[in-house]
Amino acid sequence: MTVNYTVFMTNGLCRKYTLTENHMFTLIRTDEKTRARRGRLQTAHGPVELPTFMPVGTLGTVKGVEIGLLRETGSQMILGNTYHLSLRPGEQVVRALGGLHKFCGWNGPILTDSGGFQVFSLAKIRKINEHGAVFQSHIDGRRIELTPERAIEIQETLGSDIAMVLDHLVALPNDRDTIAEAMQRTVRWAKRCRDAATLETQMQFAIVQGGLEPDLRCECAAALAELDFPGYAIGGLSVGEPPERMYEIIEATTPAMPADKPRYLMGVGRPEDLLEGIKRGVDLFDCVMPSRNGRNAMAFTDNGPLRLRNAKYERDPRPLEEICPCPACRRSRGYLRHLFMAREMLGPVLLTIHNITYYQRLMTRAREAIEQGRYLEFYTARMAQYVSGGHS
RNA sequence: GGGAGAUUACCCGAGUGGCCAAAGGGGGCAGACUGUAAAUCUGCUGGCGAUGCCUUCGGAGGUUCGAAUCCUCCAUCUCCCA
Repeated sequence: MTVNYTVFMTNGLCRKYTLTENHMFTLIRTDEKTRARRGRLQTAHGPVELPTFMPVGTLGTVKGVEIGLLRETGSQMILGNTYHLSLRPGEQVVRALGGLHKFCGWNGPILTDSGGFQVFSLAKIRKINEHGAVFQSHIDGRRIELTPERAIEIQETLGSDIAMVLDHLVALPNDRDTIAEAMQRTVRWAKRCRDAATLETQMQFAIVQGGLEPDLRCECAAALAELDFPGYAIGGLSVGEPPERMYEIIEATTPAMPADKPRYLMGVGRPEDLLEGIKRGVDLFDCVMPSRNGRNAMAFTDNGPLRLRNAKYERDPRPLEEICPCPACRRSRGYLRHLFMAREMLGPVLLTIHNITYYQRLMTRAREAIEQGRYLEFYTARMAQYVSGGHS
């Protein structure tokens, strides 16, 4: 089903769009001093208020967090992974159990990553060519082929709301020819993904590559824009380059991405990275950081991260944050430290919940700030406190 | 009362003449983690004015160029025989 709708731009102009009902992106407000955007994305499983952060649930679970508790963190949309779920339990098993939403108990929107990042991160056990990538399964060593068409087939079988196209990342820094080649292949693969689509309830996001080369980034964004995807991502960043370089690339890339489509910065990042991204016009983020670092005893707060295994928290009676409503913050830092020192599983669980709650509170405050036209002030105050408050 | 064996750093434990400030594990301390092969990984863990010096292997003394390692005595613990 398709619908016509109108977006009222903050500059007073109107633009009309025709998209399927589940693919609507609405710009609610655009910040005047920065490129921050307050938007809304309609998916087959409900709306997503933007900007937002998506916790990573690679295998159909955000590790350690029961889905009801995950909902209480304020998360709107979560991630799943093509490569991992196709290996185990297999996408047909997921479908037989009612699709990814029913399978994992999350009835909100789900975005699935294409496996493009695994093509990169599992480089030692895969080979890649124009046709696609061939993996040696990290589980049993058997041969797995992942092509653009196969990536979409898996994601459609899983039944996610947003499917990512298969892309080609390269390590950074890298030479320009290698980056350009991977970028061009990413565009060709994006077209193959689009052409392979059969599921109306699923929208595809294309991924902008181009390493740390601003012109290649823009070239890629423009080429993908012609293919008219419902959303666009910036990929291949936060792979070891300094944060400033990443910001520069975001800065250079977002203007080349369609303003009337959601923009997703893949795999990013720390709280300050999210604020930097929003400032430059990014709408969606995902990152393992709140969950993985939470499992590893790091708690994110407005005053910067706390390493809870540190001895200074042994007798600290304070909660991680006074104003945080999460279950971890109903206990003392000393207790949480004890859980980690004793290797109790509740420690990683509670800190994961806290960190995701923190990220979502940050996003909620960012959305409010944009709505009220004071994002720059919010950004400035937050960044200052991350730096100055790092010793609580 | 007699016999055998033990005692090593915060804990357990290897080492039986120089390559030993002493393996390994635990514990502890610190750091890392950015589209999750990660409830993981990496350092450090006697002291110091530190490419070296000082003090340490139950205690005291001895043998030796040199001792955690060999000898003597003492202390403590374990097992066996009365």
